[in-house]
Amino acid sequence: MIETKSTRLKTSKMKKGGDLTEQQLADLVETFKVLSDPTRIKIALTLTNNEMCVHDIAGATGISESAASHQLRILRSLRLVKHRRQGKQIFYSLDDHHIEKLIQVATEHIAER
Amino acid sequence: MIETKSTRLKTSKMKKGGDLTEQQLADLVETFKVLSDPTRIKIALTLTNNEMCVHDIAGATGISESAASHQLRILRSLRLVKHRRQGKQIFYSLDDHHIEKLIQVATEHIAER
DNA sequence: TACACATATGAACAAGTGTTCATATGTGTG
DNA sequence: CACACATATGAACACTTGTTCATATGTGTA
Repeated sequence: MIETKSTRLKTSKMKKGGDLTEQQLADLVETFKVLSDPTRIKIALTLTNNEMCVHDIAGATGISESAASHQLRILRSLRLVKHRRQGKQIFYSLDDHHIEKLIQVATEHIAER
Repeated sequence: MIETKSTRLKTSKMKKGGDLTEQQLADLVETFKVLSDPTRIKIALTLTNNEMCVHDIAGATGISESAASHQLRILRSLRLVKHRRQGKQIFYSLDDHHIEKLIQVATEHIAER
């Protein structure tokens, strides 16, 4: 279904969907998608100012270690968390201050409803 | 599978998943989930500093009017957009500056990769 | 090397999501 | 009222996603 040029809005005010490339849009979506899961938000909050191993992350967030590992893999692939090996354990911590900022702004948002 | 108290982390540094209520967590998830869809981000960007009717929103974002209406319903239910009737048309605009802020921070984030 | 601990991975399943198509509701005009 | 325009809604479908369970990989120690 092809839409012809609208006559309802002055062309001077026309603004294409944000002038983003498809790649930028996909990256934005991916970023928000990572945070749109309760387990991953819990992990992110848990890791705020903390460096923790998988076992403790699982315990603190109330999920299995397997589930934690799967989610940490996702967070790692998007560079939201970094890891450091110390002996048998692997310690995770936040790798991006934007994450805390995003959660903070969103928290402000939900508080104003 | 019940996890016993961990001995791997000093209890003084223990921090439960962010000290949020389940409701707050659910609201946070809902907020990010709304933005984790390319169509809705396009709509949000399109509506930044613009007030537009459904037909033009559909045109600017490249989706059908039905799809736009469905998504606007979602954005409306979460108070992200507000609407104003003028004759036969309904004009939508952003209802929350936090949305622009969230997109801005996320954009900064993806730029730093 | 053999073993236990710590984490990672793969397959499979249930639950959720966004679109399309058809239809309904609401609004102004003749 | 009848009609066209603008938007909304419901059902159905394909697609994605997060968990669990079982198994594999990696690491330190005896």
